[in-house]
Amino acid sequence: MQEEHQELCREECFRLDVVARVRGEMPGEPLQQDLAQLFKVLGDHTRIRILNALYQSELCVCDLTSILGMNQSAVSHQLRVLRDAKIVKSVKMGKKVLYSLDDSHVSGLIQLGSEHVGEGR
Amino acid sequence: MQEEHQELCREECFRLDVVARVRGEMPGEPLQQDLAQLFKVLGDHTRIRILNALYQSELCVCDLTSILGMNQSAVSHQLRVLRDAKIVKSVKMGKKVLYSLDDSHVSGLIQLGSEHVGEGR
DNA sequence: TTATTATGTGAGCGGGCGTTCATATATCAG
DNA sequence: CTGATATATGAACGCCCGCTCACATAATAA
Repeated sequence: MQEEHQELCREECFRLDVVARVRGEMPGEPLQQDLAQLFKVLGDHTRIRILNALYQSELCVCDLTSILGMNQSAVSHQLRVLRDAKIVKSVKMGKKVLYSLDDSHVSGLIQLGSEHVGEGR
Repeated sequence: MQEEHQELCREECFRLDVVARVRGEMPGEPLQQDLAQLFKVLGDHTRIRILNALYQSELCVCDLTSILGMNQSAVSHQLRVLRDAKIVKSVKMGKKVLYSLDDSHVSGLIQLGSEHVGEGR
């Protein structure tokens, strides 16, 4: 893409054929961008606590505010981020809005990630 | 914890018993901190590209520099972040250092995450 | 209607992080 | 030894983002 490739390997890297093959088999840029964005949204302490709470039960904003012990505005802001990323979904129930995990992939990611960090102890 | 709970639900939230149960069944703070940290490390475009490359094959820094088309210092910095987070591991081979995914959890997370973002299209 | 409760949102501040640049370390060749 | 190659790292700049504050919107009650 760019022309400043002086920094690149002096053409005698490890294995040029492997590099070419890997380049060809990499996912497309939009997918990688979306994947990074997904993990970025998951990569916040407050949002992880929200997801772990919703992992147990469907909850309204008020409940979450109480469980997390932080102000409601901050919770709403993070819920918006999670909703935009299709990680949680919401249903209106009168004055309340009930939140829950969007699909099984989300709980799967939390499960798998928890296993990984749980092993390092 | 704090005393400024004026912002909290006026004790007539959705279901106080549910809130109490969820509170009790939430993972401990250190685990949630580590989980958020894991996803935060995964949540960067450059690092996702590195992991997708290593998903295909064990590679040295030089190869990665070539595949990503960016300068070697940036790649090394990100590899350090990934190594510290136990997401990749490295082996010295003479002048080169070969990097690969640390364990099956990592590839599982990439797989599951890719499925999730792939569905939204 | 007005008052109260539940949630959403825009602005702005402050801290964290990814990149670049320069340099350091390490390994091999000669 | 000297020189070249491969990788690591510290400093600094700039940008992104999570929180707080203030206010807006929505829905129910009286």
